[in-house]
Amino acid sequence: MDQPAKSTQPLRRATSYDVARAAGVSQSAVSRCFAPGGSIAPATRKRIEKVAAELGYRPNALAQGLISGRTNMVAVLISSATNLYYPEVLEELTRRLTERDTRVLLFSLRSEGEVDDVLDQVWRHSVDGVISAARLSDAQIQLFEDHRVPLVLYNRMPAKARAASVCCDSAAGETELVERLLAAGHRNFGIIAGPADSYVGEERRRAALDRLAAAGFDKVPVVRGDFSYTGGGEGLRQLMADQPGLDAIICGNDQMAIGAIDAAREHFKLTIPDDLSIVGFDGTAPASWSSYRVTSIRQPVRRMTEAAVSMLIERIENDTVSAERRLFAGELVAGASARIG
Amino acid sequence: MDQPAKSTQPLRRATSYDVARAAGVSQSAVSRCFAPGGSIAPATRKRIEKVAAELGYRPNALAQGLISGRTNMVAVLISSATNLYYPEVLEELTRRLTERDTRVLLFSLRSEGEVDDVLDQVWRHSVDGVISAARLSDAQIQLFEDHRVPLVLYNRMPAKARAASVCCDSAAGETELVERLLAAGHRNFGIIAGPADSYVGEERRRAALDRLAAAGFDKVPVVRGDFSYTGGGEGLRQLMADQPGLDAIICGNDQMAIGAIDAAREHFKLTIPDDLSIVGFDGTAPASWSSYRVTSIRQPVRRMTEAAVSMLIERIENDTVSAERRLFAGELVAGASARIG
DNA sequence: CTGTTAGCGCTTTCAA
DNA sequence: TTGAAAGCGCTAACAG
Repeated sequence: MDQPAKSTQPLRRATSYDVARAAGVSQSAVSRCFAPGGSIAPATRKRIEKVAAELGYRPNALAQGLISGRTNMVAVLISSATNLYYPEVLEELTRRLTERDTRVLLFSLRSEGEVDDVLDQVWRHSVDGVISAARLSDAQIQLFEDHRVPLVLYNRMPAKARAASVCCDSAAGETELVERLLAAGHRNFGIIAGPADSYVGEERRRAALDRLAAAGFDKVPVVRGDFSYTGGGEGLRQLMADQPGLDAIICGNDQMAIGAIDAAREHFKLTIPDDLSIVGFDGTAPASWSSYRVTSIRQPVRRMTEAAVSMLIERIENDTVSAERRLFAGELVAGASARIG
Repeated sequence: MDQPAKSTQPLRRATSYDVARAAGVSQSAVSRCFAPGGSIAPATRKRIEKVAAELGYRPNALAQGLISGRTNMVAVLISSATNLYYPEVLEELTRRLTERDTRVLLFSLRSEGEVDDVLDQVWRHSVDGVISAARLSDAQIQLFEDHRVPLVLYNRMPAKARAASVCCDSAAGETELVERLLAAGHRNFGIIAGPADSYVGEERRRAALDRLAAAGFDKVPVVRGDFSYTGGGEGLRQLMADQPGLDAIICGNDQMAIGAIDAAREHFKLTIPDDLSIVGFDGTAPASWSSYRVTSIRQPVRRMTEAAVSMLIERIENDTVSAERRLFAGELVAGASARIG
């Protein structure tokens, strides 16, 4: 009563008991009223809903989760790097999950060392499932089975462990890029690969080298970058210093391709693609900007995120679904940063 | 290799009761052992910790939250647009919150209409606080007071309601840009503003127009874009069609500035900044790429996110802290997309 | 269809 | 320092 009559501000959130009392029914009736398939008489429901609205009642998600074992929360694990390159992925994932009445608990990892701490939090919060775009060790993947928490890997593959995953086919995409470069007559290749601890980075590097080796090129210089713009520029300078006369640069992602293009133009006064062809991977938005028009492979982000979410939901609803890998083909974006055949 | 009886895999997570039983103590002793300042004898603690480790026990966050009223979860609200432009902000926020032992419940809003649904979820999950980089109405902000949930607005300002907020000083930054353009002798300005429903967009537009009016320019053409690359290009084409002879374009953000630069070069064959000066705002990474080198105002993202997080934590720990607004000055990035004085 | 009754796993008095 | 006991707000049998 010492409240300056700001209206009946409840000091405490209304509970199902408050609603029950005010509606003259039992607490479990209120519970059923808000439950998906609760059997309740239309008249009773109406009365309860009216009172609930007046009291601003909402079921407490913590209590629901505690008793039912379902929290309607999913953890999304993203490594900082991924986060910066694919904001779109995170956006899509949260949107699709939200559509399915699921909340996102976000974990952004800076280093591999943080994974164990993050998993600790994941278990504690009893999430219904996890989508991981961060690298997990086999032992860590095993923990998910132990804890019986469904897991879907995004653009990651377990080394040995079995786990559901959705990936863009890096190998096929990279192979196609190399073939198109070969068809256009390129003969002096250089590779700016991603960091060694990146799954897709290694996949792409390996695929490029394999296809080049098959074409008789087995001394292709490789440098590594960190998937960043500056990494691409530095990579290019390193390659050009070691091996002048390169005519095609294969980059681990678009960001590095863009850095390489800028360095080629600015530092070496080259014309792209006449003097030098540069290709990337991912099909991110900046890659299509007219200053770059990067020749690349576009990941089907929409379909991939949709697949990841539905695979996860499926596993949450039916915990006996077997491990499955869904591989999506990327789409060649011709662009204008490379001569391709 | 099927696991040869990988040991007693608990069918159920270990609870504090399990630990208590195995350690020969009471359940409340276990609770105290894991509580920050729980009074417990060193020997007892040791024994409990040993057993807990063996059983893989971890306190259940739901139960903790339900009884203690603290969930150690904070909701972060981001509108899709913001999300795409500032992945860095989200990364910084989650990192800093994680450092303070707080989890992030992420909500990505596509439209204003979704806000009420999102807030509903926020209340249900009993988060300790909210950081919002999405626009909230006064009525919505009022709900936070009613629910007694601390709120910090990020680059947003309430119309009338009182609320804590951290912002980059758009007006000051934009004013500085305009002054530098004036000093360099520009006389024919055009503005590509952000969408009308963006707080920072309107702030910047208004500041630019005010400063230009003060300098005697009161017929400055304004078009609107959606903060996107294509929006910038379209905006430029529109402006040039209506008013040929412009010599300076003021864009609502870097992304549109980049789009405008590309359109100016590609479509109008202009040399930037000799034929036309273009300025942006934000200081995002792509703006510094050598193809663009956008003249802009860099937001001090690190300091702003740090401020947002500490303001929120402070309000969570002490619910009587008054509303405070922290305004950060942006830093001019000279770039090379505009002649400035 | 409705109410009664047990808990979910934990924190928090309160005595001992 | 320790344990007993009382809930936090809800779901889920089970009777009626």
